[in-house]
Amino acid sequence: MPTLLGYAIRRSQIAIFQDFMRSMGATGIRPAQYSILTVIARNPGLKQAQVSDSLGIERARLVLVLNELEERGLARRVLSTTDRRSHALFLTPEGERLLAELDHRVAEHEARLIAKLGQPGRRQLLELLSRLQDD
Amino acid sequence: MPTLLGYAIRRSQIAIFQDFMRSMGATGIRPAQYSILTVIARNPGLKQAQVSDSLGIERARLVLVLNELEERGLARRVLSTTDRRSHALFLTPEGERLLAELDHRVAEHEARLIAKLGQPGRRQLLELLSRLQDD
DNA sequence: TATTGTTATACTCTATAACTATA
DNA sequence: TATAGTTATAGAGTATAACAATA
Repeated sequence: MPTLLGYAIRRSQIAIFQDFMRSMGATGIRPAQYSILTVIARNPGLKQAQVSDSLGIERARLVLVLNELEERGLARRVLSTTDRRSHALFLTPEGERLLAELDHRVAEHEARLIAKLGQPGRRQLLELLSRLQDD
Repeated sequence: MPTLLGYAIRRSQIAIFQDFMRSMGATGIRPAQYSILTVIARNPGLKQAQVSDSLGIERARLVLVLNELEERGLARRVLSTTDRRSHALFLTPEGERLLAELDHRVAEHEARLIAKLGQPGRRQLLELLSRLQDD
């Protein structure tokens, strides 16, 4: 294949995804689940629509992932008192505990990637990727 | 979200994919289909297993995509004379014609990305991405 | 025995549309 | 009317397993 940027990025993403899943081990937590847990932990009480917007996940899709997270006892929906259409989202104590462990696993995963790039390479890569998303 | 490499790459890939699909316009050709057409055009007579390997597409998945490409009259399977288990793959004249148009559209797509990075930035990005796939 | 292509199944993710209950 | 969450559906991609034909 020619050196198309889209192709190179897709192949890299597959490699990173596979390392991520190995890092998560028996937890079986996928990238989308991890990002949702992280956003809720940093912004307790967030509404589903806000999580959808900030992560670029369709709100219909978010419903299903939140169902899984609730069934696993990691997050919970609380009816908002101010706007009864919406749900405020929180982690359970078990969710907080698991997220701390996931953060540790993700840090190791990220360290493996940084070992391949070097710290300057990592910064450069993030800078170049951010340019692709401009305008 | 923190500046995780996997997250940044995923977001960039989504942006690139959307520009790619806009570039393909009414042809509706997806990245996987384009990559398959390209590989066949450059290596006429290739077997399905070789296409699977070189593009990292599951052979069961390739069967379905090739069915689509054959139904659209873009590619054809020819029974191999040397190994009757396998199919030799070729583009039809219509496939060759469409691919030439797709190459033009993809070149414009790529030029838009390069405009955001600069040529040195593009080379740097490809180099950094290739490091992520090592070992 | 192993490989090529095929069929089938299950799951994840994206994209839409339509519905309900609230505002 | 518009918005928040939900349900449902269809398509794309990934991952497996099993099968027939052939090597």
